[in-house]
Amino acid sequence: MELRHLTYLLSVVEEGSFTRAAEKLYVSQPALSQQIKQLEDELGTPVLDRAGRRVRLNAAGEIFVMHARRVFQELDEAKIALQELQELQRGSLRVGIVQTVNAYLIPPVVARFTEAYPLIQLEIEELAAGEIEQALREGLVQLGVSFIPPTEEGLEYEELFNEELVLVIGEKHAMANCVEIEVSKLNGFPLVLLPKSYCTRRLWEECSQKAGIQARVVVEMNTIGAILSTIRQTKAGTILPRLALQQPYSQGLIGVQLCNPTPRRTVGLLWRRNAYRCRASQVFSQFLNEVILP
Amino acid sequence: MELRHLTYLLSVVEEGSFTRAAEKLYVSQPALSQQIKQLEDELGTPVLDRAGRRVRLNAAGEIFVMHARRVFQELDEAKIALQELQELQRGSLRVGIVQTVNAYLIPPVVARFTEAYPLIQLEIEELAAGEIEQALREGLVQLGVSFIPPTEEGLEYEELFNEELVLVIGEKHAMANCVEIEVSKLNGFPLVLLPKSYCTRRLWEECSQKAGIQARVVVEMNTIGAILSTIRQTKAGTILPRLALQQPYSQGLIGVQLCNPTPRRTVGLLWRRNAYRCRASQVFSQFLNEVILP
DNA sequence: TGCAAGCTATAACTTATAATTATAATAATA
DNA sequence: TATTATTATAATTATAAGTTATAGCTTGCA
Repeated sequence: MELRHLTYLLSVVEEGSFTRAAEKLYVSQPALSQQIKQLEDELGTPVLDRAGRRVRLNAAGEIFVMHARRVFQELDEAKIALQELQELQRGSLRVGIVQTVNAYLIPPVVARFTEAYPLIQLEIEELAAGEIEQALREGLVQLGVSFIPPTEEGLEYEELFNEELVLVIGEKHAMANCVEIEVSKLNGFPLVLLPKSYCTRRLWEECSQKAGIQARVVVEMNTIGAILSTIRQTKAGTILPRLALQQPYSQGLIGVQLCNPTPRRTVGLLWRRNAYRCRASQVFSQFLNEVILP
Repeated sequence: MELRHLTYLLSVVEEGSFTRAAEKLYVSQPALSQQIKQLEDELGTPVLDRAGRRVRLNAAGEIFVMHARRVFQELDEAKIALQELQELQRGSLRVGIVQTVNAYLIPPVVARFTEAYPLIQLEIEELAAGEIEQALREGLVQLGVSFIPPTEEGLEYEELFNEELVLVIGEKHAMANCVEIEVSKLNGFPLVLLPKSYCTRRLWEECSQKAGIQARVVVEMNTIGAILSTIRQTKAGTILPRLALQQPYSQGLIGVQLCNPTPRRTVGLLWRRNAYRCRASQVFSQFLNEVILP
């Protein structure tokens, strides 16, 4: 049985005639007769009474047609639902984002998105870069905002922006007036840093190694807010992307540019290779780009 | 879109692989790929994420598959309903029956039928012969029990039995001892008869005309019970099929055979030509035959 | 009652399309 | 990096839907 059989039957019922139904369906009358016969053979019972001038449903036909109509109703509903999904009237989007970006770039994007598409279930997960890549591969998130290039295989990405890491210290710190400072000068400097599982931390490690120094890590903390609060109350500093200073917690703190080398990182969008990028994720990406490049 | 597309999609989803789904469907893998592609083209969106080793539904796919499953559920229900109809577990049967037959032959048939198939909605309508033929043509009843051959066109029939009309009189009537009586002897005989719209009455009119006599119709009554009660209390007689005397009302009455000519009538089953004779009507016919020919 | 018109079914044939085979392209695994 | 597993594509074959011609019934009208 195929939908064609149901379509044809409904048309015959509606027209009360094979000939007229065939005209409406733009097929020949014998084609229609054959298909109806096939249907009746498969159902094991006639569904139409061919009473000369008028063709009408018999008892079995009445029952079958009722269900056939529901079949098409169901398919119509499916098409409407897909349409709505296309128009972002439903569906969900899960995005994995690294802490530093999440803290100061994502709120305005989320605000715009939820206002524009209130019916989309948006889920933002703050994850470490490695967790994001893992979540993408497992399909736990559809989109990642993390550092590029990714370390794992099977992911595609697109650059969002490139930023430098700066030394963050209290504005009354002895070094607060420096325009820039060489990394090599930070040997033994007390730092409050993110754990080594964080990309930002690893970038710093790489950078300090290049400069041939060893900073003194007084404490590791895993949230930026906590680190900044600590810096504000001690002589220690921290290494963070400059944009972290846009946070509300950053009052009373300043960033000093590092050089020789200047640690930099590139943030981008990530997704699983070959995964269908749903409209919701496309729109989210677009909003993010608009916030970055005003 | 055809049901084939839905079947294939559901199979791919279930197996999580084109290759395995194709094996289960007994088609080649490329055939499957092509059909899924057709479906996606028609829906205007991909429904599957081909992520290398594993194939899975995307958001649009989840929605569509839900509806596709309901489509097959609907068709399953349709098949079950038709099955039940075939097995007389549901459905209805409307039968039009002439008074004389209804009065003494139908009750046992109805009893057997309703006991055997309690879920069938059986409707017995007592109608005049002409009304039965009309109701058959209009599809108001599926089966008729009436006199054959029918007067209207477009009806088919099958003989049930042939019976003679007799003169019914009280057992203490002067003529009660006659074995038979010639119609010509009934000139001026007082009779209580059915109205002229009834076939039995018309048969008698034809018969008396042939014999060249004119009976005296003292009163017309349209129910057999009333006629018999009247006969029991008067010197009048009536003309009815012999089987009418099997009724409970017939105590104290006897039937005298008529001859020259002997009025006879044939009772049969009637249905609309080319109409599908549903199982319920076939079973009803069978029961009726069994009651007549024990 | 017979004839003409209208409608559906059947048969033979044609066309469209689904399925197959062969093979390329791609991703996962060793 | 080679190999295996998996899906996509291209060309061909097979199937089945469609078409044309026509027969067989009904029905309506002369």
